[in-house]
Amino acid sequence: MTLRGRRKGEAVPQGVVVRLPIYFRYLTELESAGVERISSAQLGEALDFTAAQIRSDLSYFGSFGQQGYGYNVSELLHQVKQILGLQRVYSMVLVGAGNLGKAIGSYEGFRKRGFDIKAVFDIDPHLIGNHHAGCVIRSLDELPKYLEENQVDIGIIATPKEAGQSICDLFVQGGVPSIWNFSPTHLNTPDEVIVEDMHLTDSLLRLAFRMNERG
Amino acid sequence: MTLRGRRKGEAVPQGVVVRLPIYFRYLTELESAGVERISSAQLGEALDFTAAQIRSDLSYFGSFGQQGYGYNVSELLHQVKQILGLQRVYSMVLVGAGNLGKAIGSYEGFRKRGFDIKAVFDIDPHLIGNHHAGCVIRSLDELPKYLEENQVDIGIIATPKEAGQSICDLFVQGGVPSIWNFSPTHLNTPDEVIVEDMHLTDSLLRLAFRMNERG
DNA sequence: TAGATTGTTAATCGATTAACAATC
DNA sequence: TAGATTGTTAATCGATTAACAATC
Repeated sequence: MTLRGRRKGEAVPQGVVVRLPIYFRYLTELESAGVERISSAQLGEALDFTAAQIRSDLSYFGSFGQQGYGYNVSELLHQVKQILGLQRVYSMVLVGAGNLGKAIGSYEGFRKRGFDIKAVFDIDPHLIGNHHAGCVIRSLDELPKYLEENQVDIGIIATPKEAGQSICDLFVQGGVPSIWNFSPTHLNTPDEVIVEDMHLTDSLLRLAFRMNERG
Repeated sequence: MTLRGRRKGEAVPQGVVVRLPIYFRYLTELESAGVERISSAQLGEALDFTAAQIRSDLSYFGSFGQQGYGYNVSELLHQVKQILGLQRVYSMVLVGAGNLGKAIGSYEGFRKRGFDIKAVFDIDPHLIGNHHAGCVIRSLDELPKYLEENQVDIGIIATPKEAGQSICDLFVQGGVPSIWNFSPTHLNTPDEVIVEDMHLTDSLLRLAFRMNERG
């Protein structure tokens, strides 16, 4: 057992962070399908990574395999869940109940994995009072008070870009440690706040670029 | 003028592809705000990159700045648009008219930038015939015929994971060169097909991991 | 046991950065 | 002109891969 990244206090490389959820997703599929064991070579084949990369990624966190055998799917899935922090539940607050906010709020997959939307806020008076994702939509004015009274792990921003930074500031002032940002703007935050961007248009532009790069 | 990547036929590094849309987005904001010039140092400051990285990224495609001055915002924005391929229009087809499909279809930003949803398909008989994103929702059965008769640049998959690969196969068989995949599964495609994944849950899991990495 | 496959090392590959001549 | 800032090079840094001893 080495725990490279952890023991040495080194940051886990960005590439590893990107691949861990991919491993999690595929291992979940394998377990559902009743597959018991898998080798790094098979995992790599299925997910278009090299076997060495997968073994190297996993070895940042421990030794989960067995020579001559490979990995037990359930055991490895359990470990990856622990690594990702899925043994606990996360409370989330959603700001923005437009089309995208509605889609995020109504996706059952998040709740299933322990990510719970506890409250929904919007600035539009026509939406306030409506029910959504099992929550009443509240006025944005109430957000600061809500953050004072409730512990929130993740703030979700699903607003137009104009509102992104100001909602972000409200979250930061309210002590929310992490922000999941769907608003198409770069957020300025203190270093200790974790921001994960989900920029749909950026993704589409990468696709366009890659189409032109070849053709 | 050097055109490093292009002239040498080298692939543009992944990091550059990720940053180009970020530059585009911020330059668009600057232009709207009436800003005329900007230096690589200022761009870096605003977007949390080093100035050297920004100059290095741009130099893959040409020399767009001026010593002692920096970059003209409008001129650089124009160049970045060209680089990304935004001088043309892209025709898209959307499969999946659930909550996420609806959000994608009703986002005006895509159309504004030349990404046009031409048709929407779903497998649910209750949805077929409804109007959405200015299109009638058609039966999935009609997709192959549609792809025979219409030139489609980008296929969007906004279905549950179970349907992802089969919709992908229909797109590939229909000659669609690029796929924008929101279904939470890894797609197997021939090498020449470009796939851009938009996995919401993966993004949320990265956020969870990073929260645990510190705390 | 023989075969298979891990975890890890060292080598390779690629991306980022610091520095600076060129020059507006 | 003097000051500022580019584009590019060389140095550094980090991530990936190939190879293999360890061992189930």
